[in-house]
Amino acid sequence: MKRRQPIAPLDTDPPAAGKTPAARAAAAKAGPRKRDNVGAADARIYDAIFQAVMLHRLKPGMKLPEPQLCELFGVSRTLVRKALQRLAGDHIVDLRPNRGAVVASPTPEETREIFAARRAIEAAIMPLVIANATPARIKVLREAIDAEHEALHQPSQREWAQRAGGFHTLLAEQGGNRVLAAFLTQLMSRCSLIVALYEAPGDALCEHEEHAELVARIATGDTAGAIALMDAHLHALEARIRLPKPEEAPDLAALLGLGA
Amino acid sequence: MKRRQPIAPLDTDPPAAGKTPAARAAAAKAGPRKRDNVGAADARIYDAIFQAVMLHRLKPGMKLPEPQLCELFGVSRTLVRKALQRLAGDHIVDLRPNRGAVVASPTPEETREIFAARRAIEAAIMPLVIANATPARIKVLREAIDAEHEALHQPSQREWAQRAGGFHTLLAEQGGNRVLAAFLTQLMSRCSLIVALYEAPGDALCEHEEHAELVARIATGDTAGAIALMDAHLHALEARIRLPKPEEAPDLAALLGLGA
DNA sequence: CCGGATCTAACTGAATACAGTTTGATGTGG
DNA sequence: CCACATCAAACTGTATTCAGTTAGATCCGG
Repeated sequence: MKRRQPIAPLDTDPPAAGKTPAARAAAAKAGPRKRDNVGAADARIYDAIFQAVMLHRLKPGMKLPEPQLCELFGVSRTLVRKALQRLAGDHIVDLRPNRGAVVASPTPEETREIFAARRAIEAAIMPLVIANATPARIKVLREAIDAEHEALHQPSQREWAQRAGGFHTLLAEQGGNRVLAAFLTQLMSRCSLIVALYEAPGDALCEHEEHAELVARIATGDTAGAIALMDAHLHALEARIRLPKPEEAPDLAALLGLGA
Repeated sequence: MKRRQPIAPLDTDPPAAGKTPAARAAAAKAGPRKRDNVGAADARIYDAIFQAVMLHRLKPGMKLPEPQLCELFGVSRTLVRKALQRLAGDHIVDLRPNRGAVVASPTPEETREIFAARRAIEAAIMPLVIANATPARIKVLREAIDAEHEALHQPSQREWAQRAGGFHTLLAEQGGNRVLAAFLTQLMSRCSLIVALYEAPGDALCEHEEHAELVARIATGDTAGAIALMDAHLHALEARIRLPKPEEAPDLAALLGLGA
């Protein structure tokens, strides 16, 4: 017999899960197909997996079997597959033909490309933020930094506040370009996978001081300075990732004792 | 009775289309489910629609009814829907709940955001291209420009060669960052929709001279110059789009004769 | 002849059914 | 005791079915 260990780390939210297909059918019989019941179930599944990945509760390589997701969310495979396909489109899961979905594992090469892309996007966002800056918005940024700083002391909140990357997301919002913001969202989710994969010394998190200094430069309208600092900030973050180096990434011959 | 005018402008490629579901079933009966027969049918559908949009054969607002796509490609709605969902994820089609898929119509606001994002991405690509530049690669770029210039004289090829934006795609490839290249691909497809929507005087195309000058700056390693020129090039392209201005974008009151 | 209610074919959304594939477990020969 | 063939449960891929919605066409009153 095959093993079937359940997926714990998912937050299934609204409709109580765990119903069997039969139970689900019975419940549905109540009214003649209630439509507005829960609506976009696939979005719930997408979000639950997305958040679980951001929080490192789902780690790279973990399997996501469709039948289990069906039970957890109380829907048919149709909607589960829809969600998984969207997640695959965003490179959060990997859909291996005939072998099911797993949480994606970015390669070292992809890692470099993702960070380079992040630097490009976030640098491009800085002038937009500065152009839109108002005292009220600067205040919002400062409060976000304080909130994250605060959250560091409550261990339970810490992961979430930091890993959601609220400050960077907030900057993208203030930039006002939703296309760039969407790109950044995707890149940040992939960064979360990278951090989970190549776990760094002391867990790779953003430096608060750099965020604060960044806001200072935004407030004074120092575009070049803000871009330079953001670039350095992201380089530092990348440097904290322990990428498997060529020497650690061992060719087969050596492992087999066939080396020089 | 409802009208059902067929979708002409699609290139269905491999397996002869137009089979009825019954005919398809019969054909499949031949062997006990041949698998490697055509394989990724959804990719074929995706590509066909993608290309048709790039060539402006499918224009914004056009409906894409699932049953017709099923007949055209000889598959069930399952795969058609899969392809449409991917296209929606890339903002090439718009999935209106209960009302079917249509080719997307970017708004003026989205247009500005898309072009701003394109400038950011393509600017970020320039230093990568320069860093990777070799005489051989420069030659490839020059040949691409020549080929596009050539194609201008064959009206049949003209559209394709120009609208596919081969030169920009080639730069993205030479940059060697596949994440940025993928972002650019998406942005270029959306630009194609924009051009189709807000048709410009003389059809908005890239200036060849600017491409040639760009290669010159790449060849001499003039990073700042290349970035600046690319930025200007894309600004010029955007300027050629006739965006509906506030005065053309008519408030209802005026149209009803209730204005001042 | 025009505007609006009514009907229904065509269509979309989601579940289910069915055909294959993978993969771990079991059994067997060396 | 281990390597390998065999088997079946669990799972994935695609088609099909069923329920509900939309929207063009028809019918009717003014």
